[in-house]
Amino acid sequence: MRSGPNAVAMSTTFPELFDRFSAALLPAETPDATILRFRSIARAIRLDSHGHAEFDPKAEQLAFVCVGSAKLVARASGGREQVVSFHFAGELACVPGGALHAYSIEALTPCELLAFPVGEFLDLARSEPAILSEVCDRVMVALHRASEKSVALGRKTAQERVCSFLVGMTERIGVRQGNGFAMRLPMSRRDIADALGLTNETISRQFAELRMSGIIETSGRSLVTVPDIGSLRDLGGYMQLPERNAA
Amino acid sequence: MRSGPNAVAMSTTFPELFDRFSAALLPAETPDATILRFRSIARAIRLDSHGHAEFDPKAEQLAFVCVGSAKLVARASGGREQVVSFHFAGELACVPGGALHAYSIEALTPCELLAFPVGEFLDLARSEPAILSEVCDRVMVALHRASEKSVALGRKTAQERVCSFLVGMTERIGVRQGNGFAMRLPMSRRDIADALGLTNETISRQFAELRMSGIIETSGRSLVTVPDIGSLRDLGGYMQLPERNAA
DNA sequence: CGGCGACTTGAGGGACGTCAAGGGGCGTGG
DNA sequence: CCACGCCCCTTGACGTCCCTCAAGTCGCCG
Repeated sequence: MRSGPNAVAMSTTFPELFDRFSAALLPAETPDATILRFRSIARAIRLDSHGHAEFDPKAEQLAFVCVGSAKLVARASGGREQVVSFHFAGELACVPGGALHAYSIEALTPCELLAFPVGEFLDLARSEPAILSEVCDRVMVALHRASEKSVALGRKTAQERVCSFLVGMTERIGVRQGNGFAMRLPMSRRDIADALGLTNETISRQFAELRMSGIIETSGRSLVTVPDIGSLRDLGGYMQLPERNAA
Repeated sequence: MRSGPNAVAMSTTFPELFDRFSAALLPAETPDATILRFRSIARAIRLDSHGHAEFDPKAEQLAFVCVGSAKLVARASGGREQVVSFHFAGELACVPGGALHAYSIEALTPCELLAFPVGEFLDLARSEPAILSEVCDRVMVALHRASEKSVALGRKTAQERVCSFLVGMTERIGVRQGNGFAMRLPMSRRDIADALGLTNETISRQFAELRMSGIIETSGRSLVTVPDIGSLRDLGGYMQLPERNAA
C-alpha cells in the first residue's frame, strides 16, 4: 500500500479505529485470539480530504471505512476516471486486484480506513462463520448496487441518472426535514459526473433543471433538499413495480 | 418463481442437476444432512433457448447454472433492458430482490438452473464455513466484473466496449487456435448491445471495423476468432499497467 | 430449398461532450 | 470579523459520437 501526497496523521488511534471495525463486523462471541489476528493484518490509512490510497494492483483489498467518506475510483487509459462507488463510515469497500484498470480509494472528507488483504482476511473469517456471513451480506449489497448502477450507466438519460443518484443518496445519508429530506453531499459535481458517466457541466445543467422544476433545492455547493422524494423517484427511469400501490 | 412461455421440460433429472451444484459448491466433507437441506430448498428451472424465468421481485435469489448459458437482465421504464451479466455452466448468478428495477434470467442456449432463496441458502451455508467461503469468493468475482464493467459503461467509446467485451469472452469461453483463440458466442448482437449500453447497429458496425482491421475474424453469426489477443486488449481502453512488461 | 429473423449498411438527427468565459462559495489571512 | 482569492460551479455555443429510422442481405432451421 502506498499513500498519496495528502495522506496525513490524524487524531484517532489505531485501537479506536479497530474497535469501530470490530463492532461492525466481528460478533460479540469472537475469540480474543481471532480478534488479535485480525488486528495483526489490519493497516490503518488516514487520509486528508482528497487524499488518496493506492494499493498493490495485484492484491485485492477489503477496506473498512471507520471515519469520513470516500470513493472507490478506477482509472482507464487517457486519464479517464470512473467512480465505482461511494462509501460512508461503517461501510466495507472491495478494491479489486489483478484487474485491467487501476483502482484507488480517495477521501471525500478527512477519512480513516482499515485495509485488509482479502486472502488473509477470508482465511481468518473462515474460523468464524458469523463474520464470513456478514462479509458475504455486505459484498452482495455492493453487487446489487453495482447491478442497479449498470442499468443507469447503460440505459438511462442524464436526467434519469442524476435523479437515481439523488434517490440513492437520500436513502443513504438523507435526514428527514418536514415532508422531505435534506443532505450534505460530500462529493463534488465532478465526482458525481465520474460516478454517472457524465461531465461536471452536464451535472450542473441537470441540477439547474431540477431546481427550476422544484424537484430539488440547493444551498451552497453541497446542501441539497428534496421536498418530495416521490417526484424524484418518478424521474429516475425505474421500472414501475406493481406492488408500488400496495406499499 | 414464474417461468416464461419458453420454459420447457428437458432431459437432465433433478438429482443430476443437484450433483453438478454439489460438486461445484459443497465441499466433500459436507454432512449428508446439510446436503439434504440444500436439496430441499433448491428449485430446478429448465429453459428452452430464449426462455425466461421471473422471480418474486421482493426475494433475492442465487441461481446456479448447471447446463447451458444465460443472461441476467434488468428492466427499466420504457421497455429498456440492460444485461447485467452473462453466465455459463458452473457459475453462480445473484438475482437482486427488492430493487428498483425488475430482474430476470433468460436463457441464451437451452439451460438448466437451480435457484435458491438467498436467505435460506445463507442460513444453511453458515453451518459450513467452506461453503460460505466459496460463495463469498464467487460473489466477489461477480462484484469485480461489475466494477470493470462500470468503467466500460461510464467512460469508454463503443469500440473500447466491444473490445473489452471480446477480451472478457475470450478469457471465459475462448479455445486456443494456433497463436490465437476462437469462440462461439451464444448471445445475439442485441444481447451484446444490451450488455454494453449500445444498440445492435452499433455492435454490427464495430464488428465490421474490427474485421476490416484484421483484429477479429467472424464466420456465420456466432463464431469469432481472435488471431492476436494483444491487439484486442490494446484497443480495450485499459490502464497501461506498469507490470505488463514484467509479466 | 424457402422463409423468417438476425445481421448489415446507410443517412440523418439528437443528447451529451468539449471548449470557453464568467460568477460565487468557502477557506485563508490579515 | 471582513476582505481576498482560488477553484468549483454555472452557463453558453458548438461539435461529435452514437441513436433512430429505414432498407437490404444473409445465415440458419424447418
